[in-house]
Parts: sequence; C-alpha cells; structure tokens
Amino acid sequence: MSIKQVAKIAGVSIATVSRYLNSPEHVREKTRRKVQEAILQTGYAPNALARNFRRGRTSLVVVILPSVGDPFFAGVMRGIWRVAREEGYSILIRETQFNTLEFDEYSDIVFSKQADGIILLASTSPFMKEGNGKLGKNGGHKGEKLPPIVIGCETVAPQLSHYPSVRVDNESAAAEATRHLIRLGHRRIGFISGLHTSLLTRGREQGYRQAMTEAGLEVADNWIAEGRQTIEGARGAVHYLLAQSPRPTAIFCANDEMAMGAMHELRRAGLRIPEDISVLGFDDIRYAEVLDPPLTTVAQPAEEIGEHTMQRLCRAIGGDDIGGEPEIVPHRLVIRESTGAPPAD
Amino acid sequence: MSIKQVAKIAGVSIATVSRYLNSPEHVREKTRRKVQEAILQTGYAPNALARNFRRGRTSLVVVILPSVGDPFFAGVMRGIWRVAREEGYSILIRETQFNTLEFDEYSDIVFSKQADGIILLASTSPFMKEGNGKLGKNGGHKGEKLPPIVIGCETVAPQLSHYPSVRVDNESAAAEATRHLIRLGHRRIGFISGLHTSLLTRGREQGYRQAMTEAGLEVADNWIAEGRQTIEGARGAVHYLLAQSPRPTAIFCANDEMAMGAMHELRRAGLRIPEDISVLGFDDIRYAEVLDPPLTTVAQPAEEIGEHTMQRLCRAIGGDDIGGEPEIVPHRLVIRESTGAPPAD
DNA sequence: TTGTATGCGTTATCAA
DNA sequence: TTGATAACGCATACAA
Repeated sequence: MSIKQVAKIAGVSIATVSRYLNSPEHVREKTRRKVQEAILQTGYAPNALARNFRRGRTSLVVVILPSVGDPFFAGVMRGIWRVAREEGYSILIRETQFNTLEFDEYSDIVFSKQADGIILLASTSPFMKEGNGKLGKNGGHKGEKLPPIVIGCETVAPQLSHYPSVRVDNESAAAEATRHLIRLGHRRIGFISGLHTSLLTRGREQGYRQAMTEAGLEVADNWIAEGRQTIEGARGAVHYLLAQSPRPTAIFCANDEMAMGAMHELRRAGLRIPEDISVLGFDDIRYAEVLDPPLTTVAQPAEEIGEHTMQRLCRAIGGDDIGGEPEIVPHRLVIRESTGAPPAD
Repeated sequence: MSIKQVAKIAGVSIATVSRYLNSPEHVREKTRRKVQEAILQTGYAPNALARNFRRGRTSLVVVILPSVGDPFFAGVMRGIWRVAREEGYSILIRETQFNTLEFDEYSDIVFSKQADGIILLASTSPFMKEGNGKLGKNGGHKGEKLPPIVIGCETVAPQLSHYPSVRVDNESAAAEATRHLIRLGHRRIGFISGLHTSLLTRGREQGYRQAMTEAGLEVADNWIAEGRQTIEGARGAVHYLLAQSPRPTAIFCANDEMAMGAMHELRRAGLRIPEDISVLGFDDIRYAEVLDPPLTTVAQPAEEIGEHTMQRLCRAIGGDDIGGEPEIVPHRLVIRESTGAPPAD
C-alpha cells in the first residue's frame, strides 16, 4: 500500500512514483519535486520484497565455502563483498565445514530462485554428479535455467570444467615452493594434504610431486599425510610423519592453517624450526608473518580472487557469455624464516 | 505460472497445490498423491520470491559485525548459522571494518524490509542516535515497526540499552584476568585497548582499571595504548608501550588478535615471553593455544553466544516479548604459558 | 510527460 | 475437503 500512499500525497499516480524511483529522467522536474517531497514526508522506502518479486531477481548471491573461520577465505570474501556492494548484491554464505554439501540444500537455492548466482569456493559437492535426476549437463531441469555459477580458488573437477573459475595455478605454485626446499638442500620432504576430496589440495600435491620427480627425488608414500584442513588435522599428520623413518627434514603444508598446527606439534616434539625441520605453508594469511618463526609460504591474492570471481559472476548474471576458461591470478613465494637448510646429520 | 502448471497437470486448483505445500494434512490422501506426482514430474519448486512477497517476510537476518576475518566472530557466526538453519533463516553479513556503519546502509535494511531481523555484533554505529529524523526512540518511523534487533558480544550503549543482548561480563572477566597478572607479581600492567569507539573494549578496560585500583596499583595513562583492533594496531601500541619509562612488565590485550600482534612486536624487540614480559589476551580463538608460547587468555563461548543471540532474535521475530535484559554467558580464564612472574629487575 | 490497467506467483478468505 | 478469487506492492505496456 505504500507506493500508493506516496502517490496520493504527491497527487500523482503510482506509475509516476515508480518512474521517479527507477528513471527520474522521465519525470518532469516539477513532478519530481512533488514526489520527492512526499517521499521525504512519509519516509517511504520501496518494498524490496515486492520489487524483487516483480523483477524476478533477488539481488542475492550465494557463496559456498569450506570455512569462514579460515582467514584466507575471509580475504576472498572481502573481495567478493567489495564488488557485491558496488553492484548492489547481498551475499549469502553457506559453510560446508569440509563436508560435502547436502543436495537438498543446494537444490533449494537453485530451483526456488533464492539467489541470482552462485560462487563455489569449494568443489567437493556431489550435487554436480550428472544423472541424479535433477541436474543435467546444461544444468536446469525441464528447460529451466540454472543461475550462473563461478568457481573461485578450487581446481575444477571434470564435471565442473565448463564453469568459469578464478584461481592461482596451484600446481606451479606448489612446485615452486617445493623447489625452494630442494634448493635449500632438503631431500626428504613431507607433504600434509587436506582431505583428498578437496581438489584444491590435490593440485598442490601434484605440484609437490612434480618438483620432487623433476629433481630426481623419491616421494615415499609415508611422507604424505592426509588430514582435515584444520589445526587438529595437521597435528595428527605431523604426529604420523614424525613416526616415519627416515623422517622428512621439511614439511610442506597445503595451507597456512595446517602449517600453524604443524609448527605447534613440532615444537611439542622438541624440534626447532627451521634448524631441525623446515615448515612451508600456502595462502599467506595475515597471521603467517607474526608466527614464531615467521612462516615461509605461497601468497595468494585473496581479495583479488574474490573480486574477480564476483565480477565475473555479475557479468554472467547480466547475461554476458563469460566463457569457461579459468582465470589464473599470480601467486608469489614469500620466503620467511620457517625454512632453512636441513640439519647436518 | 508455475503453481498453475502443477495444478493443471494434477487436475486440481492452485489453492490445493498451495495447501499441499503448506498444510498437507488438510488435503485428502488421494489428492495429495496426485499433486505429489505432478510436482515430481515437473520438478516444481515454489518461487521463494513470490512466497516472501506474499508472506511479507524474507527469512533473512542481517548480522552486522566488525570483521569476519576475526576467528572469534567466525565462531559466533557458526553458532548463528546453526540456529538459523534450524529455523529456516539465511544470514546476510555486513562488515563494518571497525568503521561506523553508514546510516544509509542501515536504513535500507530496516525500511525496505530486506530482513526480518538484525543482529548487532558491533555497536559503534551512530545510526542509533536519536533525533536524526529517522529513528525515534521506539525505532520506527511514522508508526512503522522496526524489525527486531538483538545485540551480541558488545556492551550496550545507553541509547541501545532497551535492546536485548547476549554476552560475557566483559568487566568481570577483564578484572579476573588482571588479577591473575597481579597475583603473579606484576605491578606495572599495560593495557592495549581497541578504538575507544568500541564499547566492548571499553568494558574490558574498565575491568582492568577496577582490578588495578582494587589492588592499590597505579594505572598510569601511558600504560594504556589505543589502536585498531588488528595485528597492526597492536604492533603500534606495543611500540608505544615499550618506549615508556618505566615500562609495563605485562601487557593485557583487549583481544587475541591484538595479542598475536603484540607478541610478535615484543619478540622483534628482543624480549622473551613470559620471562621478560607477560602477555594476556581475550577471546581464546583457536590459534591461541598453538602460539609460541601458548597464550593465556579469557575464553568466551563464541558459538554459544551466536546460538543464543539468534534464538532470541527468532523469538522476537515470532512476536514474543523477549525483554531487554542482557543475557550473561560464562567466561573462563585459560592460563597457558604467555604469562609468568615479572623479571627480577 | 503522465495515468490506467494488467500481471508477476503465492497465500488466505470464503463459499461450496 | 476443495475451488474461485482477492489481495500483496511494484513495474511496465499502452493509451492519453
């Protein structure tokens, strides 16, 4: 009833009020002033519910990620928000907690038009499996159009490869980091990966393997430890690695959060970093440089990833064909003090 | 056109389909089956836009907080999400970045019905000032009803005191932590507060002052350093504190994030923790125990705060009168290794 | 440049 | 137990 009241007070029709709101240039100056006056007087604000309904869009974007607690994702989110605000979108967050997302949850979002688009910062979801009776290869069900999807950070699974993505080259980055350790003289290098359901850490593992092979170094199976991508997961993994013989002289962790857990567990075992064992991370979260010792790690431009992902999504929502190729953003090896030469031994 | 199609295929009226969706018990078994069949066949999902519009509610709740990057708030958010999911709400996040929120942003949310309720995890916003022409003391403008607001974590400013809140007793907690330092033998205790626009850290400062006074200890003005509640802010503050003479033998930081920055800056200055100087934090974020040395801090039940806040908001949205008293949740002093006796001098 | 009138997909009211 | 129909608030095609 609201636009009506304004119209009545302004002495114009609701169409004019609507026009004033959406294309003021099509309203005569004098009329404009009347309407403005009425709006001020009533404190009117357009009902977003009705507007969205009418327009058929929510101005909402869903972001699906493993964990907001991770400072890296917080950085990505910041980039996403910045663009979202500019473009007039609000962001809905769904945390997978490293679990696969329930299909029902996802289909809700998709089919009930609760969002104009989706950003996937985690790609482990099984909902993309084809032939589950809901999502065909074009997405969509019975001709309905799926909202646009853009993938950030995670390497794209085969069945998602036709979606655009924005990320660093995880494989090259991990290889580069591994080569740094090799250059320092390490021969026995351990790797702590995330759960192998995460394609992201698998890419990093590939890079690690590649650099090792390239250098003619062995990759013993028992130098690779898998765990949840948390502090606790890393602790368990370190515990495992330290029990191996011979044990690694350096540990490459698939992200900084795990590196923090690893460092702690190593200290508890009485080892000095980097004198006794080197630690290398990935992400360059803001805590990396204030650790003791400051962490050597691979920096990802988190905010930039977020911004570009969101920008691309916006274009897709706008109807542009944004293609399916991944956009690779630059990484950077940040050498600090958690890596050094291996012990003489 | 969607519910119509389903109705046609099922050979019933749209009203029946709607009933099937919202109160199936009022639909005859046989009809129910027909409708179900049609829904399955069409892959129909109710249009949330239309539904929200009709119902006059969004099922959206806005959470306003300083920074999602902070692991403490991530914990609170997790609690909020848990309840939100149970109750069928989605969460919209607005980050203030420690700045005051623009009034326009807020009024948008409030007056355009973009959310059913609001959770305030930061109370520095000036929008609550009365007499700004928009928000009266009952909230609301010209008889419009403000959506319910619940405050989490932050101490309530006078003008917000009629809103309910969920938080620890910051003052007692800080006093207790300070007493721990005093008990260890410290006499010169510094305090790193956040920006004083944040009432939260002001409460903690009060607690610190109270415990000092109680013990007959002086609180020199130059032992209190103010800074943004970030790692960088804490570094600057430490820099300042170390330049004082005599300088504190212990530093109480208003949160763990700042404690991390403080520890790093102290190490850079060549000081050992806790042998040369003790550090105390607040929040007990998950990194606190893996720092070197592990951080002594005041634990807040972050998820619980989030859950209770959201639960309370849900009741308010449901129309219950939830009163205006704050709900105080328990804190706990966690003594680790960053605090010890002061140096012999 | 403005007004009239229609419809968006649901839910809710009322009769049948 | 079901069906017809009136809103909900806004945007827009079309007429004036």
